[in-house]
Amino acid sequence: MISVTFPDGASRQFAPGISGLDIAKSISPSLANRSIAMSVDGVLTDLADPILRDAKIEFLTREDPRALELIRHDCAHVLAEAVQALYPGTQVTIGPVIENGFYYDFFRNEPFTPEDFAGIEGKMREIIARDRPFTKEVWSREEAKRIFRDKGEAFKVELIDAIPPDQEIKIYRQGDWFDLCRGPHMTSTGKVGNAFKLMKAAGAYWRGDSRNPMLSRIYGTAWVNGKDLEAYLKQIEEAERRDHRRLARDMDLFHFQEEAPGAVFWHPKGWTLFQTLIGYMRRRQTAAGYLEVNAPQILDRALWEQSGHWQNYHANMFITQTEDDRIFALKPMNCPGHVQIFKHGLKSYRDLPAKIAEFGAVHRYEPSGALHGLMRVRAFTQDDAHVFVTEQQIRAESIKVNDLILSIYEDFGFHDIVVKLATRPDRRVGSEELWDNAEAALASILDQVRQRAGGRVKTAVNPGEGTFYGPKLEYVLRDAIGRDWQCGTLQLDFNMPGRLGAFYIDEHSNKVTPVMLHRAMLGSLERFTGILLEHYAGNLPLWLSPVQVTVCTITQEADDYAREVMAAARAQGLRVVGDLSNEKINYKVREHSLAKVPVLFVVGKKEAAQRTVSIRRLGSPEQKAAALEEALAALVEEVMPPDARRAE
RNA sequence: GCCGCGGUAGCUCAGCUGGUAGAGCAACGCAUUCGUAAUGCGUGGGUCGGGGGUUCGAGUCCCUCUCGCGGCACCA
Repeated sequence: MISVTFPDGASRQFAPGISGLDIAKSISPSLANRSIAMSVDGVLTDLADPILRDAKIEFLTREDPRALELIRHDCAHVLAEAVQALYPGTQVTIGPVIENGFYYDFFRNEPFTPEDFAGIEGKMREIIARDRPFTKEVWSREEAKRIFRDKGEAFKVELIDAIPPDQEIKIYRQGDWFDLCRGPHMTSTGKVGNAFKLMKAAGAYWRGDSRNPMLSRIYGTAWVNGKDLEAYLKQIEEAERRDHRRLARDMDLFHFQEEAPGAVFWHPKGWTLFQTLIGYMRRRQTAAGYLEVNAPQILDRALWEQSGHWQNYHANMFITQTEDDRIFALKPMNCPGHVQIFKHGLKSYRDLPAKIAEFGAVHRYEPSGALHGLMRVRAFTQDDAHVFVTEQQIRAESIKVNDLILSIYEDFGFHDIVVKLATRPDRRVGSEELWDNAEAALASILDQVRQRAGGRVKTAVNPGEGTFYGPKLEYVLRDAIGRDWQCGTLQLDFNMPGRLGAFYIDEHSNKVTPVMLHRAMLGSLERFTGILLEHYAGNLPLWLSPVQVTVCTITQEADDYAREVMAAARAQGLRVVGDLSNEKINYKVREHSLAKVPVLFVVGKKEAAQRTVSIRRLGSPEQKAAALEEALAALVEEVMPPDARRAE
């Protein structure tokens, strides 16, 4: 007999090999009915699986949070069956669960389009209504390959070959249709329910490799009930409302046009925001001991060959050729330039750490399909810096960089941070020993980062994602609607200084190659601007708002006073504009609210007479009257950037 | 770069199976001087993304380039 323990701590004896379903039945028929799968010692399995030894068992109903994954997975299988029923000759490949849903990749000469969705969804509903049980079979490797080969499923045969020899080949049937799958599944197709929707069609490479054939992917979403589905669709709409490209139009911040793909045309308001960001970052890093520089935009090919960028990234660089046939490249990175500045003049160990910073404009010829608003551009500005250190200084300086980055994120309203250690990639320069040392050093720094943050910051490892010259820490922040953005980076580089001939003189008069820390805090300032806009849904904090106050008149009789108010506000350093147009106040309030102006001063005859303003804040219909001087004083206090506020 | 979809007035979009362009908002003009999310009337505005082809005739069909959108791949 085996002993089965239930969540309430009770345990009972059963014959070995009894199925979960039979155990559920022995407890109560309704439990057996409602259960769609079970957890055995914390692992989700089919309800029909036999229990062979002592175990902790928990039955899952459809409403269990853990069931959502099964609903989505089963829904993917239903999708695949529906597609093969409607489009014979289509091959199936894989169909995993992803965040908020699932997808299934098919191989078909003619890819699927959203127009196919209605038909497919209809067929899916039929399959779900049929409510056929999911049943598992274990096949021999040879038999499985033969059957899938006979069905013309070449991709499945490849998948079977990739399954490690010690693992079983599991097949799940749902009626006449079956698929290779590691499971688990719910008890029947009917459990999928009707809260699903096919979302989009897209191409995707077989096994994620661009050398492989392109498959046709269908994305779907599935939920426990219609209410959750509706909520999810609402959430997508909300994300669309926050789209920085849309906000840019509403707020008149920037635009793109065909002649400069992937490069921003900043409008006055957008540029104000951008410069406000730079101003803040400049103050923060100057206070932290960085020295700002500016290195050339265009540098000779030879330098890029020396740095290794030419070999590794030639295809992604903008190259120019001049009349005399010299070949130059627009800088894709700032580090070689900064190394030149470091090398200029003999450096002593007393000069280290040397912190060289630049708001460096870089150009990268990104693949056309990668471009995406401000989030992925070909010309951007990095808040870049290179800290030249001795080996002994690596740790302390890295921690300083870390603390600065985290403090800055806090100021921008990001509190949910993950720091990841990205280790050596396949394509790299430098010896294994250098990499061993560099990774070990960063791993230990990561450890300290976690300890210092006291649970406020999570850490993780990102294998193989380091740069070609060194491992890095990646700073990932989570925005207001739960999306993750990798912004900051701290790269430990034992290679580049040596390659570019940088050295310092140590205390024994020896030439020593320094170690270089590459660091960016916000990363691409263009991209960070986009992230900020979406994080705040355009409602930027006052200190960042390009227009902080708009003065709106009610009648022309208030024009003179409005001009006076504007002048007074401007004199106090506020970013103010006026709307003296011949429009009703309703119209003006609407216009400037849509343009996300945080503060409206409304002035009419009454205000002019009393020297007051009527204040309306973005997002609230409330009106507050205040004396002009008081209103301005309060705003001046409020628009102060976080660092200035701390310094007070 | 790859797969799919798209580009019509400043913006959002309509234009069926080919018969030489339309709405709302915006802009401009006039009237209105108004109290917190769209005042009324009027006027102007488009080589339908570029090029080529089919056709008596192309915004509409075909090819191609380009840009954008959704994914994939890439992201020093």
